[in-house]
Amino acid sequence: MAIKIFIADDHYMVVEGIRSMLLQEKNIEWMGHAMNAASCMAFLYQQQPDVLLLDINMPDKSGIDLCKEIKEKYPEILIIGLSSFNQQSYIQKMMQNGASGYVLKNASREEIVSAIESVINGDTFLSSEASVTMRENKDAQIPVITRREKEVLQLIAEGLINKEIAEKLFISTTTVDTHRNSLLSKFDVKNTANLIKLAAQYNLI
Amino acid sequence: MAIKIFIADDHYMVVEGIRSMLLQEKNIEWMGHAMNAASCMAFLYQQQPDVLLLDINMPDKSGIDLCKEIKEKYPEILIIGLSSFNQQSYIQKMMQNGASGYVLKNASREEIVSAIESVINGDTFLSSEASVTMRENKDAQIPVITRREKEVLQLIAEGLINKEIAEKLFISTTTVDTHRNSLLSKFDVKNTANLIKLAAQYNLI
DNA sequence: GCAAGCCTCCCCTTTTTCCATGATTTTGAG
DNA sequence: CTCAAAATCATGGAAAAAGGGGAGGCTTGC
Repeated sequence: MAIKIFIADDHYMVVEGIRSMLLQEKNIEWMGHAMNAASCMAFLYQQQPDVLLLDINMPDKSGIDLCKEIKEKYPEILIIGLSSFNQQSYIQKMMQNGASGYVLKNASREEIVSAIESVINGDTFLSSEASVTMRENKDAQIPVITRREKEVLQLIAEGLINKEIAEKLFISTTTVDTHRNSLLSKFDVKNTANLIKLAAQYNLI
Repeated sequence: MAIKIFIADDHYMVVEGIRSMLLQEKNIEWMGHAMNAASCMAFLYQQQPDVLLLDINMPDKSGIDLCKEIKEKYPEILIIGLSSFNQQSYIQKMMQNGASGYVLKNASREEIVSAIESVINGDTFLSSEASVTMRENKDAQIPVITRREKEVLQLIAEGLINKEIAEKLFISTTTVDTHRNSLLSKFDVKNTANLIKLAAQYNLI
């Protein structure tokens, strides 16, 4: 029985590229594609593929969040993350949210096919480059920050000073200071500049 | 006579997607593709396409720099920028370096064909979304910063304080302070946090 | 119940940044 | 060469952040 594939990616040429690459594979059935999160969900409501190739960057929603939602509603669908970025934070989050694989958009035909076959067999597939990234950065985890810390972080990035943040969040400046210190500590950095740089890299702001 | 097309993009599925989309166009001749800047230049040394689709992000060199080089050596080649990002800074730099068009990777088949036809006719083609971005942000230019300011900016982002930066660059701390102030002023921000956030958005760090 | 984690608040000292102003030397493009 | 921009250095004061404490109330899960 053919493996049913669906793809969600807002880049039409990527969709077309993968379709073209998989066309010659006999045991793969192309179900179609969606260009945004909403229409992807709408499709899944009607029918479910075996494997879903899911882009990290969608216009209406991040693929990372979407991955989580889909896995909650349709746990049997195997998801392979798809992105241009060999960025450890994305890969990590994607896997945490239930993805079975991750391939970069510079993948070859063979790599895509392998990825699909691997996840179907219950294995996890990571693009060779992606897995190298994972190994390299395995001790550079994204810090776990709390809701409040994230709010403070974002306001710091906006250029607000402690007093302004305090007024905006209806808390004391000393509290803001506490959150700030714990952010510095969790990110293991010495000052705000370094904090914001890392936060930007992790796509937290 | 058919229009000769060559594409430089490290994402194989994008190459394959475009190839598949252009296959049915009779007046387009597919010359092939390169996956990095070096092999692209090597190909151009042998033969020249009429239109070159050039990715912004290449493993060995930025498409923006490559665009400039190619236009200097082969001014007759028409270049169309290609990227996933609808980011005004990229588009602007690409056009400044001699590109004739810019399309996003979510472009449809029709859009690609239009882009190619437009630049062949001597016109400039911008993806509708890209041109909207250009108009929206025309007054939100990326600040022009000097070599030294950029160095200081990057060291600030690393978390270094003025004294450390001064030692690293063999200048006085007051000089670092001056550069720092001019950065704040050029970016029109109030503090370092905001500066670093913008710098990250503009891909300066 | 109770521990753990989160959010809240306060104090103190030191360090660093922010801002204004002015001036000299170096560099680079025309 | 020449002029403008860039890079260099300085003074000094106000504001903000960093770093170190300590502490109470609040959910949440075991």
